[in-house]
Amino acid sequence: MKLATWNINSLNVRLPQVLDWLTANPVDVLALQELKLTDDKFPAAAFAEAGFQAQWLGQKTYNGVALVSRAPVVDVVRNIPGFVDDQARLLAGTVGDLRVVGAYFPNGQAPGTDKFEYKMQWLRALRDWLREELAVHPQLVLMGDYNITFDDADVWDPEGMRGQIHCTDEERTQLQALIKLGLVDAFRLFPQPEKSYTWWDYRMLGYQKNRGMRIDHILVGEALRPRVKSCTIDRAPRKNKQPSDHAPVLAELQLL
DNA sequence: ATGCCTCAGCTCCTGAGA
Repeated sequence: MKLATWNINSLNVRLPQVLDWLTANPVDVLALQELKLTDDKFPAAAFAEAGFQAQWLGQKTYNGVALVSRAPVVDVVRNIPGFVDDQARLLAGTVGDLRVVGAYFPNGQAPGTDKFEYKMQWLRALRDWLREELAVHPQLVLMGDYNITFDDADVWDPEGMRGQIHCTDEERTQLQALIKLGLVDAFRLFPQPEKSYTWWDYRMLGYQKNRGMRIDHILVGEALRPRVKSCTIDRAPRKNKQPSDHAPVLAELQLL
């Protein structure tokens, strides 16, 4: 059972790359973020032709998430229940014996801004809902673009980024609050290359200089920890002509 | 330096991303 998450920064632009990537990487479930299209523009037929069905939550210009899956996704939840939100950021569904949550966490811009406050409120609402969700579905996977680094190892310039967005204590405390619910960072279950990142700034030759951050994560419920066989970042799509600024993250789970 | 890229949109500039 293979899972993946990828912020594709416009599905309109990146659909051919996503389809090519799925051919090269036959995953069972792919969570997508930043579709940047409305529901009526979602290319369901193209995915169907490739053998995938999908659930999606679109939005004009910004945000937008999808779960692309070989098997049907059922009991679908759109956005965080109980949290009034006009932004399309979360999609949950059951695939086989897994509860899969795909999410595009708010960026937050900078501490002290309204967007940062929204990020904190969203994170608290996510934690409260996940606590209940985990109680019902211990076999839960939360994957997506978190827009938060765990620690210095996730940042190319930890000193320069200290206290900056994606690296603040407030954000990291909220990320640890998710861990405390009984989730584990699948990537760190395994030895990994140093300076492993999932996002690089388009500007200043960020990718070429490997000036990046690890902000896309796959967290699994403790009940799933023994089943995680691998977790990797795939930098291959960066070789494409018009790459997303994010790389996909993959995890392989042992079938029961 | 608030830009350096990239994308969407009331599109030849602006807002947002991270």
